[in-house]
Amino acid sequence: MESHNIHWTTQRRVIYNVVRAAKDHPTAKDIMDRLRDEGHSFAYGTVYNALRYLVDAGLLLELQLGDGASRYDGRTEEHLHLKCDRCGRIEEAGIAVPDAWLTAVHEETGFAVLRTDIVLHGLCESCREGADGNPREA
Amino acid sequence: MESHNIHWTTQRRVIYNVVRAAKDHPTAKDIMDRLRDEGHSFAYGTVYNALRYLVDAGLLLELQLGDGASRYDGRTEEHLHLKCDRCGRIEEAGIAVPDAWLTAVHEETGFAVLRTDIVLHGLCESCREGADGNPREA
DNA sequence: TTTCTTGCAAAACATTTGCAAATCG
DNA sequence: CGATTTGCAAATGTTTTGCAAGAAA
Repeated sequence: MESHNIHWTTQRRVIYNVVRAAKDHPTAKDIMDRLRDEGHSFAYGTVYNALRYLVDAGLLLELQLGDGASRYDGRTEEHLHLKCDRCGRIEEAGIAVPDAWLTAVHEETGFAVLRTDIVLHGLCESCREGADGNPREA
Repeated sequence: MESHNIHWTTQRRVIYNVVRAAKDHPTAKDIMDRLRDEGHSFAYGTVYNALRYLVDAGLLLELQLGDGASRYDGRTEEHLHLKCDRCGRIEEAGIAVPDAWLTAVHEETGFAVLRTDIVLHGLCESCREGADGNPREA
């Protein structure tokens, strides 16, 4: 963690708290809406600016889950995202990536892995139960 | 593979070939440029339309590597992307994801994994050799 | 005071859409 | 022929930028 050396401003603190409090993975627009609900009215530019700053500082994660906008995640400990191709819902899983596998990658490619960004696609439990027909075409 | 049932048009075929021939991971704009170099002039809308069709058909992969635009990949067999945080280069690695790990995910979450989308971030071999100072801030 | 950040509006991109004309099966 | 796709241009949605005014160290 590099929580020292962070240049906090009111805006950054509030935005950080909103993302940390979120149970989903809000987009910049979602964050704007939640800020407004809390009585804040920051400029769009400020929100993007703050999000970028917080991501660069390692306090937030930026996710690209395939739907237009970037999404932000307040959980910075290593975790996976499971995206259901049928209902679109994102689950999180705290299952560690096997070290042996990362070591193999390093040995075969010379690439030093510092961070993983993993999205597993498929069917969540409830969609699998209700599934009829070919899930891949959903 | 579902190469049957594909509705081929001239545009789709040419666009598919351009992406398959690419050694990098071109964006829609890169693809437009290469089409122009080959003497074609398809509309932007057509290129996006064709790319979406080919991705949905399972013939191309769409990647979101964190820089604004989607990138397209003609290699559809399961593989990893290694992104160097210093020079930005993307490498591919054909190292399989351990089945045991995917099974563990399934058992712990009930999620049925159909496809993986994995980007490992870190330092490529050449950047690591030339690295001085703290690579994370690069 | 000196530097970095915010607010605002405009600009820059990436992508989608609507509709008439062309193409495919 | 009937269904689908293309081309074009305009619309949409996201993110960045420039610059004057304001806040932080």
